[in-house]
Amino acid sequence: MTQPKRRPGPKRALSEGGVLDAALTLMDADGPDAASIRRIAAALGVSPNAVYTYFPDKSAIEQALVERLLGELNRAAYNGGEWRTDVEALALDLRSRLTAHPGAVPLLLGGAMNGPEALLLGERLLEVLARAGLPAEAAARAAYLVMVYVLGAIALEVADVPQAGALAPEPDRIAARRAAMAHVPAETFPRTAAAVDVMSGWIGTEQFLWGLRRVLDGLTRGPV
Amino acid sequence: MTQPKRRPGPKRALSEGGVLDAALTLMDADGPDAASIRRIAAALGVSPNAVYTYFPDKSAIEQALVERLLGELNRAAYNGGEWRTDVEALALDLRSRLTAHPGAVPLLLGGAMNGPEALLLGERLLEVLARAGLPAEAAARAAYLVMVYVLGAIALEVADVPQAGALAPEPDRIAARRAAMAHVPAETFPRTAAAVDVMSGWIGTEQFLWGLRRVLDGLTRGPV
DNA sequence: CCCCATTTCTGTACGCCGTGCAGAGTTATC
DNA sequence: GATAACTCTGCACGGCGTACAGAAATGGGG
Repeated sequence: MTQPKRRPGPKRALSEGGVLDAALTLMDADGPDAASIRRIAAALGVSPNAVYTYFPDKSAIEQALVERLLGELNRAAYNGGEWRTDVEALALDLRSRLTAHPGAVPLLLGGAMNGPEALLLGERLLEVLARAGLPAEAAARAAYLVMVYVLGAIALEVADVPQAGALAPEPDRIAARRAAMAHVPAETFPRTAAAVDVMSGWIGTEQFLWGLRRVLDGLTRGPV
Repeated sequence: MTQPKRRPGPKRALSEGGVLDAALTLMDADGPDAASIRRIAAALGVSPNAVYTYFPDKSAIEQALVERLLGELNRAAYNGGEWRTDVEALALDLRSRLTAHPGAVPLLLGGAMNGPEALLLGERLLEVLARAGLPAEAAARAAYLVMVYVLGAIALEVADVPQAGALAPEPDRIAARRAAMAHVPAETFPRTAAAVDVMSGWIGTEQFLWGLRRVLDGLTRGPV
């Protein structure tokens, strides 16, 4: 029950968590670039440099933000049943948390996957995959592969959000995608044009799960 | 043999391609942020706004840069043999071109995958996968899946380059990764710590290919 | 109880960034 | 040769991250 270890100086007007809250809110509302230090400070009613009391620089804010999102994911329960359904649940959970905050995705892929929560996520994934009966080396490689797929799918899914914060509802996004693809010239891209109808499921939960299941199939049914 | 259609006005001191060359050079030397309009102009010996004669804004430069890289990939020959080796060759080619210019990877994932060269790449991938004997719908989904894997793997691989331009040689990167992972506490992350040795192959060509083959296995050997 | 070291926040300033705008110089066409 | 089109320059604006110096607030040691 250690006290917060008060040291001299005036009471803090902000908190690390409050800064992250403000950053996330701004990002969700006006895109990733809206989470600037100056705007965060303005939203909190302090001068820009007050933020530097809580984080040494902007990259520390980004790192902490990613860690918070991954931490929430890691704290969420997963049932511990069949390993495939556990992997799917974990992947779907990560996906829904990241698509809820599209601005955070570039941070994840930009190298912020090194904190303790990222390690813990990998550990959890390893635990689940261990139950698939894979040899140790294959399990480690498999965890990385699953991570690559999940993050790649989310990144591509989030990539073509105009620049606003939150993603549109899934049916709207599918319709927009289909409309965008409707104009591909069939003479130069015959196969792509022919696939437009099929692609209605792209960038949707269904395609995400389909791909994940193919990956898991490849892990268990492939040679060696 | 249509002339370049000279219109009134002084001779152009630059060219679109020259701007892209300068941007790529700067990016490779000093990281993605070095490719600023002002620095590009300085490298070319013109005033910053001269660049706006050739591209309407910075995002157009980024888009054109991605299109150039994908165009070179699309112009490269692939043998047209067994479909698996063709997919692998295409993936390895894309990977080597992107790791040669790590700064371009965030642009790709940031939504610049909509140009004609990106479409053509998808078309080529569809053509190769058609030879795998997949039904049309599965082939379309599979092309997207392969793209997700390849881009995700490259993104994660490039993510932890400090911030310099070019990637270090592969053995150095593997050693650095291993050194970084050597300090994970075994009591909190037992499986991760135990996997450190195995992970020497991560972020390497071998792991990239291993993952790709598992994906291809999942496409052909999975149920339905 | 009071001083002082410590911490928090403010204000100013610097060097970047992308880019809008006005203008000067160059060139092909009539 | 006049004119219209085009290229490039210079200046300016607002925004960014953040270094630096200083004022106000606070708790602990004498």
